Amino acid sequence: MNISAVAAAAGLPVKTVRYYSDIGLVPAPSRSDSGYRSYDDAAVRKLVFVRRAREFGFSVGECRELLGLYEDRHRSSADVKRIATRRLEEIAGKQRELQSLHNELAHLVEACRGDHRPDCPIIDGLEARRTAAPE
Amino acid sequence: MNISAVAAAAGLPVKTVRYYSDIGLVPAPSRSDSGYRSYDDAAVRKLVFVRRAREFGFSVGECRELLGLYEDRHRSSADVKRIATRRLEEIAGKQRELQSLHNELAHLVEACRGDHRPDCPIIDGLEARRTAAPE
DNA sequence: CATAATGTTTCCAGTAACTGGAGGGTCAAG
DNA sequence: CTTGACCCTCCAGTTACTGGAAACATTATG
Repeated sequence: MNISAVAAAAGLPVKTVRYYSDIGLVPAPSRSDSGYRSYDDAAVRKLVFVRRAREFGFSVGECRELLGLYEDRHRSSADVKRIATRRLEEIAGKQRELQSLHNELAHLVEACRGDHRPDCPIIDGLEARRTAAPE
Repeated sequence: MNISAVAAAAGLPVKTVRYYSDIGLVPAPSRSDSGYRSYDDAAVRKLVFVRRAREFGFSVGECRELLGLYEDRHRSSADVKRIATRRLEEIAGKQRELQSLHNELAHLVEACRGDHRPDCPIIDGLEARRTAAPE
């Protein structure tokens, strides 16, 4: 599987796949006789995982850790669970924030229904709900 | 309202607030006699919005556009609606992807319940569902 | 088989969006 | 009137790519 195929499969630019291999985020792929990188399906799965995690603000370092959960069979499962659980909480937080963002924008769309209003009431909406800190 | 107060209120580092003012993402704040930046509540609301949008991968340029939806009262409401609706679709997509990420990690946590298993079945899970491209 | 287009390589430079630090002015408390 | 926290500007460094040049490999076409 050449780099462009794996990039397409993972939904990443070729450059980025090469970069991830270079920095060792995914294992260095084997090389063809002529030096072409050759990836397997496992690499695709890892790259998809990384793409998603990156899209939600996990740093490359954090992605490395998360991938480590897959890789390191020697690590204690309790460790895995602890790390993954912490990340799950973060994701849940992100889901709530994303929902807020969605609501704000949806409110904007609702309120400005295509007719010509003098101003959009979204700012009031923001003010009312604030950041909605659930504490 | 000094910069550290507004930064705390918006959940952003002071440096970042200054940076956003510098690049004109939020309007340049008024200055005290001694040159201190002085922000108002509207700035806080905008910064909170930007923080959230940035956390979900909207670029600064896109944030600028989204904030423009608030600001530009002269823009036609149809325009506002068109742009916001497109963003809403993106957010919905992000929500689905975030859910996948959550499921993958949750699966990992479920499977490795703290006991000592030889390997984690998460990769199989990933293989089964693939990227679930809805097309 | 020649050649052109496309794909791949390395390397190096540039970008986006911060982030840290130096050097220095300001303000409020003691 | 000094001490410490806060603020300023400016500039350099970082993260995570991203674009481009020069050169080799593979594939499609005449």
